[in-house]
Amino acid sequence: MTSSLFEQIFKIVCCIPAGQVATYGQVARLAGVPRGARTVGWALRAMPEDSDVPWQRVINAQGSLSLDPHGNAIQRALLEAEGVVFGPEGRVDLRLYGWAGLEPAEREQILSSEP
DNA sequence: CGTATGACGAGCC
DNA sequence: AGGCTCGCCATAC
Repeated sequence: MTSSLFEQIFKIVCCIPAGQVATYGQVARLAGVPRGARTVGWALRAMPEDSDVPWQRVINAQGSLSLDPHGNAIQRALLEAEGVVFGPEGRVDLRLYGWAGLEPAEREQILSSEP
């Protein structure tokens, strides 16, 4: 396909439930690249905004948004529309909204669905 | 093929 | 706490 890793990241992100968020590192880990946080950023960056991928649910490990002020505002609006509440510092409490993650079996199924 | 780039992360000062 | 540096991984040139 397009790119194995690209597709995997695509699928992983699509698995994040509305109203919850995951970190770049977490997505990278689920995609099979433990230290590929930056790669996830690259992949999402390459995705068209009108994609079906809920890219707004991917934030950094600090619970804050890493985009430029413009995209940052859009992402925040999208998340708030899903019920995610931002703290006074403009950060999301990962303890409350952080994605619990996929079950090992589910993860394996996704990763193997496209060699 | 070597260098540069980036929506990150963890460590150090 | 805040800011800076280095490491990591996959493309682009």
